[in-house]
Amino acid sequence: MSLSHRLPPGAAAVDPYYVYAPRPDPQRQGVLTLFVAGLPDDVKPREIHNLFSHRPGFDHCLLEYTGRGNQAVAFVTFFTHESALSAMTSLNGTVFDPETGDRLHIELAKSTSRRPRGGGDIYRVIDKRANRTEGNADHENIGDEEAWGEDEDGDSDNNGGGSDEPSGTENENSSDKNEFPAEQSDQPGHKQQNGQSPSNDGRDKSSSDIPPCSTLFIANLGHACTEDELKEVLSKEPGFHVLKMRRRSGMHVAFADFTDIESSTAAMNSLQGTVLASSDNDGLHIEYARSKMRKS
DNA sequence: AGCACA
Repeated sequence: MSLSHRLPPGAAAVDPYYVYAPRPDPQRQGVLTLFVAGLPDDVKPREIHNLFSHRPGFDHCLLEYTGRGNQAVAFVTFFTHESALSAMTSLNGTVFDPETGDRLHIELAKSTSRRPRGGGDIYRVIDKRANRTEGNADHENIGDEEAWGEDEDGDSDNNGGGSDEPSGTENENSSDKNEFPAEQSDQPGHKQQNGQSPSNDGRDKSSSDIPPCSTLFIANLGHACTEDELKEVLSKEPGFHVLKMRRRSGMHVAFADFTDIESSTAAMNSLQGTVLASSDNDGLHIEYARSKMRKS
């Protein structure tokens, strides 16, 4: 059907990593926009449009070249929450560029994108790159951060201001293809440790080239991971003090502070790779933080 | 791979 589903020989046809838990994130219910990461830096707006526009319930999309990490993200908006979820579950994990094998990471966005005013431009683009080598830089400043309505307040009247919202096309088949996975164990006791004994007090260079630090950087958290869930696991580690979670380019990361480098090192060694109940991917990825957490 | 808080 779609060329985006064609996988190179030898690649797994179905990637279980991207089967999302059926339990919906209550904070994101009603959001009509998908957040799409894992795009190559030379992605074109047309490619995003081609991939999503024939999905049932598609409304509009926005491509942003972030100034960071040479990567692009997209915000794709649907007419209904259900059609957004349906597109997410069927396209998540798609190999976008067979040459690199990189897969799309799709999740619900923080909030619904604002509908483009006027509806003139088909392809909305924000380009924050310093060196714009691409030819489509002519779309540049079309509203900066406002373009997808990210409010720190998380107010519910984000899109309430748009009185010109056309609602005529709203009920084109939104739930004709509910292909959600049936069940998945999400009991809180489901986490699995990797069996390291805490007697490993010595410094370890398992954290690449970042110098040891009493604060740990924790990544690869599932989209549904909560601060409480992570805190419960960390609390069992000697010397644990404070946890702070943040969201960066759509992914959760966390910082955990310990009394000293010895305890942070031991905690990193024992928790590395831990699979939480909320994981939608491999286990935790833990490194020393680049700087120590500020003393409260 | 993604590293904030002041």
